[in-house]
Amino acid sequence: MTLRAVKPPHETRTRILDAAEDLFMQHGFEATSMRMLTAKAGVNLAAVNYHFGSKDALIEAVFRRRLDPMNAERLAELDRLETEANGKPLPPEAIIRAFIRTSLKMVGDTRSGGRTFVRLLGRTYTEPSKPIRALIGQLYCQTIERFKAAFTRALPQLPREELFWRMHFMFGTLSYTLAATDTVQMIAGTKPEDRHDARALEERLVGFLCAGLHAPRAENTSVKKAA
Amino acid sequence: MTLRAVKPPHETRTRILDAAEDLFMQHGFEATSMRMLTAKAGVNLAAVNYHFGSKDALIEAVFRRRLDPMNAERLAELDRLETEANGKPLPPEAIIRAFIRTSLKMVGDTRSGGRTFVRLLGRTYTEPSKPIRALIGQLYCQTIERFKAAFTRALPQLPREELFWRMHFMFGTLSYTLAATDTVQMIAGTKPEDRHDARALEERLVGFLCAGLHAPRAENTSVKKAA
DNA sequence: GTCTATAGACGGATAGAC
DNA sequence: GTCTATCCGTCTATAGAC
Repeated sequence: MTLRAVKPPHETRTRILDAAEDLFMQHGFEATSMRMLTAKAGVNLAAVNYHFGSKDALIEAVFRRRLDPMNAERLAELDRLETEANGKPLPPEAIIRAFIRTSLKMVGDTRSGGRTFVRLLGRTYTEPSKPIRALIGQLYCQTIERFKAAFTRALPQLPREELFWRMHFMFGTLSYTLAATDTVQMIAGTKPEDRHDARALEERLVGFLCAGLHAPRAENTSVKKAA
Repeated sequence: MTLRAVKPPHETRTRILDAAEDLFMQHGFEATSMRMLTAKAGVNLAAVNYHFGSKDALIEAVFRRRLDPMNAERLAELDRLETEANGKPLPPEAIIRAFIRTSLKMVGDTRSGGRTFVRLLGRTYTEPSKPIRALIGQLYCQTIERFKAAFTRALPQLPREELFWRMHFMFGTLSYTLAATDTVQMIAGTKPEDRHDARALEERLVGFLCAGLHAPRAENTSVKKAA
């Protein structure tokens, strides 16, 4: 599949990255062998090691190719909003949208594999492999810090600890929504085209996340009775 | 580790299940070999095949051992609440608590491995392997249907489609919260003991989820301008 | 029920011709 | 930069002694 009649020269790296993205998403990292991968890409078995050095290095390249631009876009959007706001804190909803829109735009991108990647990404947040989680953490930490700062200024009355938990919940909702495939159908029996409608999904998500972020605080968070 | 001086007879199965739970959580299914597993359990390499038949059958046994009682407890709690309510719809918050409390109780159970299992479970919702996702879906579908029905009666004014999406978001938040380990620290820098405090976590989660479930509906969910 | 030994397939990586 | 051939390790599963 996705085999071309004549392989475009100098695009071997790209072909490998595309095949890897797809197979990693379908089967996971461990279960995807170099033989599967190079066969799908239509390149030689030795090509991965020649171009990337190792399977692990290939995994890193797969994530960097998409994540670096995605995070750059998110940060640029946040900068733009803050410049516009002229020093005033941003509305939380705008911050949420700045973060999730980049992911959701890719959900609709079935052509160049963005949709595939974003599903892969969603599930990789909870990868068992420590090095892979570490890689993801490293690729994200700058962006997370900027959004943490933006939320902190937007919601100064919310205790920082509670805010961080709510950010955690929001990432969870997003990543699960991106990753889940069967479960959506299991719960919702939703028409497939609905899942691909980035615009509708954004409104559903923003509604849910904004409400969660603004949830009233319980008086006694940790203890219900007793001192 | 977890080696006993004298192996209790007839507990080989249990020892294997415990070791499997732990290693599957740490490394994933593919990356956990029978050799690792039997070494950790302190049993012979051939014991897994003798007692369970195959690695896949062992995976299924690991989930069944915990999930079947967990779901039974959830359904019993829902039954209890509905009997008490005497035909009236339940408050959504009570339904949410009935579902998540079973998971959260196990977060605090570091002794008998409940905490380990629940982390494994959280990440397995987005497993790449199709058979494993299918297994999880099968083990859950009854319970999901019952909770769907309870929510539908509790929120008759909410369009079913929107309700299903919000249930999906809620499962995502829960499963991610159970699964995530590093990310929590990355975002929150939270003290570890906080994560283990099931009571505090329940209040945080319930606040977030209830608010999300009750989010106001946007007038135009799918289209913002134009017809 | 438990063990050793091994079959038989497949994994990532590389050497060296072209 | 691409290919074939191959090394060598690990995998699951099983046969057969105890």
